[in-house]
Amino acid sequence: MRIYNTLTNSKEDFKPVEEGFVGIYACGVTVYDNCHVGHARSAIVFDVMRRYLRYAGYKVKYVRNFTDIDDKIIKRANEDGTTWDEVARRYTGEYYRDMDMLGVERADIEPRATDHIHEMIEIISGLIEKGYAYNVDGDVFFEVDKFSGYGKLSKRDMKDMMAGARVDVDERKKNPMDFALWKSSKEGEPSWESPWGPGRPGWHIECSAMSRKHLGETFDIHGGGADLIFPHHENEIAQSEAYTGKEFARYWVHNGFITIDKEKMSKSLGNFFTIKEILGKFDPEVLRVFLLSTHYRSPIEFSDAILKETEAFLDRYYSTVMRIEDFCSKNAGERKQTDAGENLEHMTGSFMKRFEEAMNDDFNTALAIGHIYELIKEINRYIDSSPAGEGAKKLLQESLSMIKKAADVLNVFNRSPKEWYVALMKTRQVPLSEGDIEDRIKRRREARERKNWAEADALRDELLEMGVILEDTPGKTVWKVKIG
RNA sequence: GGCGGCGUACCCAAGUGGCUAAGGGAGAGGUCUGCAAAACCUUUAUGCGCCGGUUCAAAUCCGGCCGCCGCCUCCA
Repeated sequence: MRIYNTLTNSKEDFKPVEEGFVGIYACGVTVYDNCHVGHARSAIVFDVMRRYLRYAGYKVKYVRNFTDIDDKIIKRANEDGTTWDEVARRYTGEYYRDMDMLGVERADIEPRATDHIHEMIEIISGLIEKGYAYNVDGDVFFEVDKFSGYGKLSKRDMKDMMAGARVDVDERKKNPMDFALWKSSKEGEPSWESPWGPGRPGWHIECSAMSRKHLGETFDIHGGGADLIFPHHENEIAQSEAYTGKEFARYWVHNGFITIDKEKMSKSLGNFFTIKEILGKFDPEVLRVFLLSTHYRSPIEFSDAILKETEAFLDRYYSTVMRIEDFCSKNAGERKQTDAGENLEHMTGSFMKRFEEAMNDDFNTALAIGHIYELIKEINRYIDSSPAGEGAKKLLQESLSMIKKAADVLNVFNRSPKEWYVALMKTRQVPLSEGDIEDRIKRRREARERKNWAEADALRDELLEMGVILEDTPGKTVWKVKIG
């Protein structure tokens, strides 16, 4: 398995610290507002990595934190006339609601910063003792000049950064790049007792403390969005390695951004869509598949058009499943094999190998999904060639089970066609029940038996008007929700 | 200004030294169908931003140029 490491800017063979075990720490969210689709991407990317590592036979311990104390949370609480912990609680709940919809599994450990104040104080004290940090009037700063590796992750030189450093540099810092480990609290702000007086932790220290506690001083994979490389992850490395004297994380993994008109989606630019907004218009599975259709390190341009395309793909998948089910439910006739069967057999037999090759190469979900498309096409080709008999059924079921096995790792395609269409009726706000549709299909069938094509077509058009498509197959008429 | 990344067909997108450059969407034509829809078939890059170079061999490596983006401040 090869994983791209931001530390070396290259793909490396993956070798965990401990044989057969992988420790992953991914930076989660600051719970001060609803998540946007950029947060969804990060969560889904690491969710899939963790699932695939597990599939590959590793025992995985996945840690993802919540930052539940920070300036933005305090600001939000003041705006809403509530307390910081109420804000954190509310948006942690919203986070779970969104992520559950998107099929993001809970992490094994989901630590909160405020539950680890003691561990943070321990590290900060140690850093002061070792001469890596200094206290000025109750604020404690990390002294970057003391840590020789500073800049190794983000590949920047101290001199270059000096040139870029700006905006209200705290005069008390020895170097403008020094960052806060502990911030003294002003009157009325939330605070915790510490050797340096009441205050709260700086942003970066929580990840050093929580990863150390739950994964040890050296662990395998540390990740997050690419915007965390500097300063957040750079600072984590400095703190942790200065404190322990050991290598912090082995592989640094960063996902790319979501863009709107080529620009990074972000709160400050205001060009973002919340997960909830998108889920009002599309099925959650559409968003998940869309985000996995591009390699995790590349930027993804976000648009309605591309989501519709993804929706059409999912529809194709569920339509194919419906065809397979239909075929298997009635086709027990004379054994008949076709040439297409050989192709399908071959493709099915090699499918998992190709899936694994794709995923082993830095989690190439885009390629993996491409392989799924190909197999779907081959399945349809086979059904079109009119095979028959138990052997044909078995082959189709085997092909479908391969797709499902791969899809399980991505956690997509896990519903029945019917569930998909019922869900789609809801998101598309089709003003009909299943019963209404079945009723019309029955009336249409009667009209067709009388060869009253005008009436049959009128019924079909009426349904189409409301967003439902009818498809006549040799045996029966099936319905789908119109896509596009 | 410093550092990093990207540029593959009408659109999305995989591919980072070697068989005919995956796959999907859209378009065109066809098979099937009462008509449709779906599915399938055919078709759409002698070509991978541009110019040089290395190599028996490059979209893939090196250099230069052009364009776009990101980080350097909170940010997934």
